[in-house]
Amino acid sequence: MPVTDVRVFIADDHELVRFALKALIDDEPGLTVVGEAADGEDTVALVCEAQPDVLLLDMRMPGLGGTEVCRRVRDVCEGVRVLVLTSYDDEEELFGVLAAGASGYLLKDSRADNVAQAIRSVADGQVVFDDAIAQRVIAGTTATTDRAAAEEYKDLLSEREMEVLRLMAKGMSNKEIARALWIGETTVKTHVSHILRKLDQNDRTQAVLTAVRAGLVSMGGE
Amino acid sequence: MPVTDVRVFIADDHELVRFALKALIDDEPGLTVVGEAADGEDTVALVCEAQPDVLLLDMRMPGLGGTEVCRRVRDVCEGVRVLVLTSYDDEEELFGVLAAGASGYLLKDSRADNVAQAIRSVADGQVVFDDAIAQRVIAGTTATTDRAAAEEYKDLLSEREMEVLRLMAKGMSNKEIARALWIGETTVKTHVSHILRKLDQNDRTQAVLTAVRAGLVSMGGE
DNA sequence: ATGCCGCTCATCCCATCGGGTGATGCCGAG
DNA sequence: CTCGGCATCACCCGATGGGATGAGCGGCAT
Repeated sequence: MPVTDVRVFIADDHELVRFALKALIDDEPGLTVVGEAADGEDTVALVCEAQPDVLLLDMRMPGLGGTEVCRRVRDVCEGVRVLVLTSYDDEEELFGVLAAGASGYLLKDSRADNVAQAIRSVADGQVVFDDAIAQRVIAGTTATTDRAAAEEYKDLLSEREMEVLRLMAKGMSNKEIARALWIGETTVKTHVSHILRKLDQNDRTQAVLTAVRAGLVSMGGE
Repeated sequence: MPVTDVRVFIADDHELVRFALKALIDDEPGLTVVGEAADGEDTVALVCEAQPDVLLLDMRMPGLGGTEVCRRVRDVCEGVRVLVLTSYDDEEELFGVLAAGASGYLLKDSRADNVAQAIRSVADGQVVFDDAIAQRVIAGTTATTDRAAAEEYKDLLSEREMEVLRLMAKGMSNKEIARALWIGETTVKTHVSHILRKLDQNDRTQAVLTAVRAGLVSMGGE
């Protein structure tokens, strides 16, 4: 049990949300609201003075974006841990803000006591995700791949087509693929055409992207 | 606040650790220990009867490995959430057990109240990591992406070029991008040319792939 | 053996792509 | 003020990509 209350700073552009959170948190034993802000600049400016343990941060606010606010806050006040509270989940933003140093990512439709719980965990030096979010993070670590789609496409493409697709995913041109496989460029074009039809895509860029997403091939690093 | 206590099952091969955890948890308001086991087989066998909300699982136990225990428990008892408590952190094991359905991963050198906190969070449907662990998980999510490269490229591309790049990553043609951004196709071509030069790539496919790898953009799913 | 399918290739055609050159207007740094 | 970066566009050009058609060859199945 912490000796002193956990100091919480609220950043949200909606008056109503701030009010609700304030009530919720101040009601909670061991938690105290020590400040609030309604936009990104204010948040960055005020957080340092308030010296909270946890910054409860809305992603969408006028001025700076949530990710940028997170980054700046982490830059200027080492000790502050950022718990993102957002209303919808944008995958890109999720990873962005995590990389920017956030310690948690909750959806606003979380039950109220979840929020209090999460604040405590974050203050304790842990990292908390909403369950739905966590699935994505873990899925992301395990693979960017979509197993279902992979199964679906797996039998669709012939062996040779898969070979060609793999080389396409390395960014090779038809001519290069032809040389690599010791076949004519025309043949490669035929294969590519079939791949495009089978994957229902209009050009090689789209085809490679969907193939990578489906886990058919991996992105060709050097 | 849960109406009934959170039911906790302890799985650890060290008598002393079980004793300490039991004391710690039973002391904690809202948490109750409903069973314990000292090896993997016992854990799998006993957990279902005990019907805990949270299984506190040591990774290293005689018999089954922690990952396997986690997988089996998740297979047979849907409702049980697994909180891994381990003494050393092995990266591979971490991802393995997460993929096996664990809801959290703490190091044993966590402060005592951290554990209680984490149990509550996990019971609340959240996912909790120790801070040190979380760094790795986040690094893992960015595994597809290369932070260093991202930093390197970040300032290289102008705002407009980034917009174009994002649309390229959705598989759009120059013409489509032009319409989307309300600019001429020629302009798009100019931007694309600059992007190719700056990323040192020969065609849009390669450019998109390296951009995705670098984490500059995400793969454009529907 | 007849047909289907995968792999191979050729030829023709046109849209798209990417490069190059040059031009305009804007804006901020030196 | 000038220089350079950015965003916008036009024109020309060669290379590439993708579609369509047709065709020969080798398996494999009914």
